[in-house]
Parts: sequence; C-alpha cells; structure tokens
Amino acid sequence: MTSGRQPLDELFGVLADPTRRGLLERLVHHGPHTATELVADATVTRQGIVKHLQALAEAGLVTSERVGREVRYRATTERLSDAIAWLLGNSAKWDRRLDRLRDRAMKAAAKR
Amino acid sequence: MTSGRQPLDELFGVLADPTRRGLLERLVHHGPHTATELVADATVTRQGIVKHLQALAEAGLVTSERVGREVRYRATTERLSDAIAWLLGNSAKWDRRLDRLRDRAMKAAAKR
DNA sequence: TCTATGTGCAACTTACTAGTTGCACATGAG
DNA sequence: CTCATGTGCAACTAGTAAGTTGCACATAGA
Repeated sequence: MTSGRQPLDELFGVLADPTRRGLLERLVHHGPHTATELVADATVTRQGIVKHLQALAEAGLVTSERVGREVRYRATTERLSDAIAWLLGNSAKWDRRLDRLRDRAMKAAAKR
Repeated sequence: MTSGRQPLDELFGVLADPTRRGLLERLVHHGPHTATELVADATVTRQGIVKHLQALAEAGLVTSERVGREVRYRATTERLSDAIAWLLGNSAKWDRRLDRLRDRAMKAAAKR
C-alpha cells in the first residue's frame, strides 16, 4: 500500500508548512503576486519563497505566468477538493452533518 | 508570522504520510485496533506503526486505551474539522458550490 | 511458576526539507 | 548603452522524520 509519492502526500505535505499556507492564502485572497512582492510579508529570503512557490506549483496549487521580466504566481485551488474529499470521507461516519458534507464534496470533486 | 509549530502544521503534516492516512482510515472505518493488529496491513514494522500512531495521537487524531496487556487505538476525527475549515476558507471564493460547503463546515466546526 | 504474546525504550542510519548564500542571466527605463 | 531590478541555478548546512534493530518489561494463560 505504500507506493511512491501519492497525490495526497504531496498535497497535505505542501500544506503542512506555515510559510506555504501563508503564501497560498495571500494569493487566494489578494490575487496574483511575484515572488519579490511576497518577500515583504515573509520571514524568509526570496529564494526561499521561490522554492515554496515551486512546491505549491508541483502540487498543482499555483500556476506561474511570465510578464516581461516578472513572474506572476496565481492560486489554483481546484486541487484542494481532493484533500477536502478525503477529510470528509474520513470524518466520523456516524455524524449526519458530515455525511451530507461528504456527499456534496464527492459530487463537487467528481465534476472536476 | 512563522512562529513555532502551529496546529495546522501538525495536522497537515501528519496527514501527509500515506501509512498514517492508511492507519487512520482503518481506525475510522473498522473501529479500534492494537498496533500489533495493524501490522498485518502495513509494510512497516510494529515499532514503525507505533511511531505513526503516536504522531497521530499528538495531532489529536487518535486516542489510546490500555486493556490488559493490549493498547487499543481509536480514531478521534473531530480535529479534522480544523483542516476542512482552512481548506474551504481558501478555496476559490467565487465558487458557489464551495461557498455553500464552507458555510456548512463552519457551522459544524463551531458546534464542536 | 513458566511461557507466549504484547508493549516500551533507546540508539542508529538514511533520506528529505527548509533555508541560506553567491553569482550569473534577463529585461525595462533613462 | 548603462544601470537597477527581477529572476534562475547550484552548492551547502542544519534540522527533522521514517524506519530499523535490539533488548527489556509486563501480563494472560496453562
């Protein structure tokens, strides 16, 4: 059962870092930014941020677009549905509220 | 902003490992088990499993109870709501389906 | 009491990850 | 062209995490 690097490994792993979650939050709620712009809010160097953004990109949570000499990173949160679906699917099944949530999440995930 | 070891770090970090997710799934869907029993389905040693269960316990996802010479581990999935809430809160806000999910999840989390 | 089974503790190896620094390359503006 | 700004690549360090092995301790049962 322990095959190499499943999608959820990457997804949850990427979200386990507070700096990365902060970056993603920023991109989700305040739109696209460059790595250099994001340095202001972080405690790490630009290179550190670039690494985090690349990790997020590999997990499918951000995309990048070159604009002149800048590179804009944009959040693409569709993949989060996979994580949500797993979590709801493993929340106590005897809870009716979560049962309803799970059903809806499964449908939402299936549509994608 | 990068303070030491936030709750979500631990939560997502613990879920990033496929062996741990497998253990949690097993406990959620098939009830309490001992570490020794869980060895059968895993690819790692008992000690490895014990370590994973301890990690899950520290993240508040399982509890353990001693019964004679055995130790039964039981899933306690309430904490998953925290992860669900974060994910829904950072899913694209323009998506109405996820908006509804988020509202419901927030209410569910608040009740706990 | 003796034994089989289950658990706990500790040391150790290996591998990965966060974060850094240094420098080279690319591009927009004057 | 020249320079400031933004990006890319690579090497390196330090810390942590997975997983193992070996052995000691505890307990149910014959």
